[in-house]
Amino acid sequence: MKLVFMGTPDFAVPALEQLAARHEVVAVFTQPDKPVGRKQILTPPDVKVCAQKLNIPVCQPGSMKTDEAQNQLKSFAPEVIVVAAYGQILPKAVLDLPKYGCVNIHGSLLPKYRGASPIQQAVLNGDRVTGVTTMLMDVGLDTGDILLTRETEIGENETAAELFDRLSVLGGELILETLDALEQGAVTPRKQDEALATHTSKIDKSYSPIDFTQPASAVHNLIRGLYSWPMATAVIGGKRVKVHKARLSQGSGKAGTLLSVKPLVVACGEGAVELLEIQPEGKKKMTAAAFAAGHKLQAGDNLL
RNA sequence: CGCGGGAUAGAGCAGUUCGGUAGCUCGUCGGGCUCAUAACCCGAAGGUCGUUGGUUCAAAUCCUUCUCCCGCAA
Repeated sequence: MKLVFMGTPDFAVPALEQLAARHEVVAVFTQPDKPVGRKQILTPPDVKVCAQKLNIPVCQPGSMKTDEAQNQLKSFAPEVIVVAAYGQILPKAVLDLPKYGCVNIHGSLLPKYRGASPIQQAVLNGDRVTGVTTMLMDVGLDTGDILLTRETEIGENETAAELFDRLSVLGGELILETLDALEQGAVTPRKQDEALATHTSKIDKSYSPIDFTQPASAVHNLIRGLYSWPMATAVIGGKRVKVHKARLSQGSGKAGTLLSVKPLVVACGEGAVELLEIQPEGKKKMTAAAFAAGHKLQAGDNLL
């Protein structure tokens, strides 16, 4: 099919690659380059880099609401527009443009986890199963009719970043199936059950501080769900540290107490977690054992 | 010039204020103890103290040049 692809971060890249191999991707729309990092270097989105490698024309309008952007889109005459984590609300004029409409790839089993952070939320909530959904976009936020879904289990220690990678690949596979089915009229769009709908908002650093009075499972889910951004943080030995990796452990005690230093086990409101890899402010990531070797930590210290 | 932390043994850190023999915890290797061990005891190896130049009898430490790493902010 002749299509236009809209997407921005790495999550959308596998879908673009898959589509380019099987369909005619006439243009890629992505967000404008943004300054990033300490040096504020102007950096192109991952999707742009991929599109250029595939020799596909790239458009980076600041907004799809302008006539200019919409006329440009029209000139590509797409039969369908595939949208994956584009980062912009699409106006009705855009949604109505292609013959087959706009198909979105979403990182959850809709109607659960509509919105900005479906993948992280699934991990934060300790869900055992999630998936990807393709749907026909409408003017609402992830409220369009469902086309196809694919489920996957979430590993006990899987991080949001790992799940991201897996779902982006699944999404790439699912969008191919979806386009085939659309073309053959082999799929019937299903309305979402509003009663089951849940919404997720953007994740930010306010989620980061670990509350050790929570049950160990909640602490563990926070650490997994905020990896690799914005990361769960704690204060150990007077220093603020990011917690990269942890796992559930045995034992119990007053919340926030170090039950042991080797391994580094912290008591939670219920149960305990073992911290495996941490990163002090201004330092590189290190194993908990390495951190403990150079700091005077003692069992019984309290982190609260 | 956005703010800030950092570079010392394989890892993590102290030592820099006030210049004077290179230290700690862990790991590694050897030995011992033990039914046994990631436990314990004894011992050993391992560092041109990030780079350049300077001050000095003497620099990890003071002054100077540069490089690299990271946290925050965006």
